[in-house]
Amino acid sequence: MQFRTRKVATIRDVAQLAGCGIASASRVLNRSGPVSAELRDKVMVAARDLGFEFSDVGRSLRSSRTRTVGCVVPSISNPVYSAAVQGIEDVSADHGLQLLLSSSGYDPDRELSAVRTLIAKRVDALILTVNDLHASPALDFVRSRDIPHCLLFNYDHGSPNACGVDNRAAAFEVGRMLAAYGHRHVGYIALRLTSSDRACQRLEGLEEACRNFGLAAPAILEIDERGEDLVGQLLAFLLQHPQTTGIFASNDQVAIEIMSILRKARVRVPTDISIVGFDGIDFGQMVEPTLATVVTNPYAMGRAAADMVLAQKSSDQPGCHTDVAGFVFRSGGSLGQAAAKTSLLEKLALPQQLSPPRNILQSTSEER
Amino acid sequence: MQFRTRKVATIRDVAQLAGCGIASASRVLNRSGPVSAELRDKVMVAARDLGFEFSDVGRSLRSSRTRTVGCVVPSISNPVYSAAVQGIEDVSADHGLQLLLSSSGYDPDRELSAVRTLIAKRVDALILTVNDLHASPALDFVRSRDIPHCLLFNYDHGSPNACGVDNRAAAFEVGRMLAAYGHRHVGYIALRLTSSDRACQRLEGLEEACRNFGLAAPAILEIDERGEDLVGQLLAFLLQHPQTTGIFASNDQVAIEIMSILRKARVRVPTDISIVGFDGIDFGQMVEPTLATVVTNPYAMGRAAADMVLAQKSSDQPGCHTDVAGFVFRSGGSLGQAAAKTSLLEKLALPQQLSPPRNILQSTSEER
DNA sequence: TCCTCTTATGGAAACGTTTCCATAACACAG
DNA sequence: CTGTGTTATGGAAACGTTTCCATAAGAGGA
Repeated sequence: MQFRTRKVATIRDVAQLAGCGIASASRVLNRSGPVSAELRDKVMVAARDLGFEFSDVGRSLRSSRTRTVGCVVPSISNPVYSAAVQGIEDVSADHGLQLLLSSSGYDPDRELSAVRTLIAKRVDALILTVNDLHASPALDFVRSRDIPHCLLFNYDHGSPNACGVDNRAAAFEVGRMLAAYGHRHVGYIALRLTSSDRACQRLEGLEEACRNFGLAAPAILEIDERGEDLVGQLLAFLLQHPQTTGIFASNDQVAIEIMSILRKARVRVPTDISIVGFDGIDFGQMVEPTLATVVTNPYAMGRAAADMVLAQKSSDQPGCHTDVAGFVFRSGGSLGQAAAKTSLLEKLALPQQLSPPRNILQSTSEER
Repeated sequence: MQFRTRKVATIRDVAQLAGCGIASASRVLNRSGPVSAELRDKVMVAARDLGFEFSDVGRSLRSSRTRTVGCVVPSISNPVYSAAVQGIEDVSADHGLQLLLSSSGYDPDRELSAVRTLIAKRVDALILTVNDLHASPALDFVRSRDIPHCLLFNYDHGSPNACGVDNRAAAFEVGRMLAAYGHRHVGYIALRLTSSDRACQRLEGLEEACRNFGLAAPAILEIDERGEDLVGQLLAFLLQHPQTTGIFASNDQVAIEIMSILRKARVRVPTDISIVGFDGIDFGQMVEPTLATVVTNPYAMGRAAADMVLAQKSSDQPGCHTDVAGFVFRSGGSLGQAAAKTSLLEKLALPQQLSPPRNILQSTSEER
């Protein structure tokens, strides 16, 4: 047995079997236009017997609409993006649209090629998260054609067609809270700091808060995407900046992993050091201590982005709107008063025997 | 300004601008067949000037291949499925295929309608996770047409074209380990026990282990998809089955949430009660105590499923193969010796003041 | 009886490709 | 000079729809 040995039935086959013209068959199957009762029956029977199913590719060619929305995100397995994709899919499905999904792996080249492919597939709308809003060939390409589109997670003041949180404002809030708890020396630990505009904006917000509230400029640790030897990097960083009493992690996964490492190193959170995350994933509420973080709602952002492109599509007008998503700072057990005199140094100076941890950041990369 | 005010250029436009026939333009742009150097240049210039991009819908119509693979999963935001989707996408992208993704929300009707739509879109292959392998209209529909396809996560002995772990065997192993640690009365806590074949199979495996190793039949708690009042349900369950010393949760998220609730109820894990999860998500390693669980590799399973359908596609033969994915039981701090005499009862009988927890299981459902 | 109006039906064009085939130009061997 | 290739090119069909238009049949009014 081979595939496609029996060609799939077309409307022409149905018409032939029913002994009528194609136009009539189409009218019956689409319930458009008048048909006699007997012809209707014959066509229905023929369609059933042949297992006829319309070909959307024929329809799309004719109608020049594919009923498809394209989406490019850096990673599907990252829970923040997958929640957003779920939001996009839910809204799309409600409107009878299918989701054509690509992941770019945080690579601008793959971003561009994904966008080209999606445009070649003639998606009706496009939602994308680019690495850097201000330097994205993919985004330029999209903008050069008049397709309903919307950025997701990429937000910048005054930038149109976007849907995301104000990372600077949110990170500023984090800095403000750290300051309120008496922290004077804070650190910022980020993944992909150089390439991701989100990680950058969060740093900028934190830095501004530090200036505003009289904190020292934050010490910065950019960790490896592969997550290799995060333990070593983290301990070295802390030894190098022993006055640090608070750490802002660029997202909750990093924050939780840091807490896990610190626990094994017998560093107490928040007594010895405070941790604040970003995103507000549910696991943050289930660890001990609970994670202080900025709570965002990626699912809602995905929905909003989908709503936005659908509005553009139906109004035939390129949206110039930016939907800035809300956020809430959620306090938690991981944020406490700054230690008057940090005892980190002594603790860390002791010889540690840490088992090499299985790193959450490897989860995607190690397997591909 | 309106969309589509300037129609997108077709190869006919390119040919016209270059002053040649369509066939020649096609030859140039596809590097197929012979063309003179000068004509090549003219065509290339015309294509660039017009911003020409091939339409895959025209191509698909002509070639009757869409270079697209369809995928239906219960939920995109569930980390297990999103990891698998990432695997599928990675493999597909390597082969120049795009991913058309739908989520069914664990609803057999939506499963079916998603599959119909994907088939109407003429996907070249189909990968799907159905709610119940043995009662799935969607699966029947797929099987009635000769399309390369593969089940993902749905596994049953002797069932063809599938890719998943042997849930019964894995759950049996969990039961074996619980028995080895001296547990005699265990509980099974599951989400969607009645509808999901995975949750059922895991129960069956556990039950068989209980029979085999002389344990009492497991007490069962099916928790609500909405996760409402999990605290109350859990505590009532434990009060009702006070001899229970070990709990097998149908997945790690449930397990971790249970651990979090127990911690707040001052029940010690594993001293008072042991917990075992399923899936092996990374967060299990970051909580305290670490979660004992069955480690699976959904990313690899996604890749395997994609490989399987691609093999069918290229060999033009419907695969009759089942790729049973491996699993590893990973011990962890949450699994310990059964308490000789459980002190659960006294603890739970005390009036508890638990803050109503934010439930991880709500994460998807509350927002849609 | 003839004309008009409605209802039912089918032919054919168009959507954007690819590819088969025919043609034209030209070189070269006989 | 004719016949035989080779190379470059374009016309046109086909893929599966939808829809415009024409036609045919019948009903009803003059």
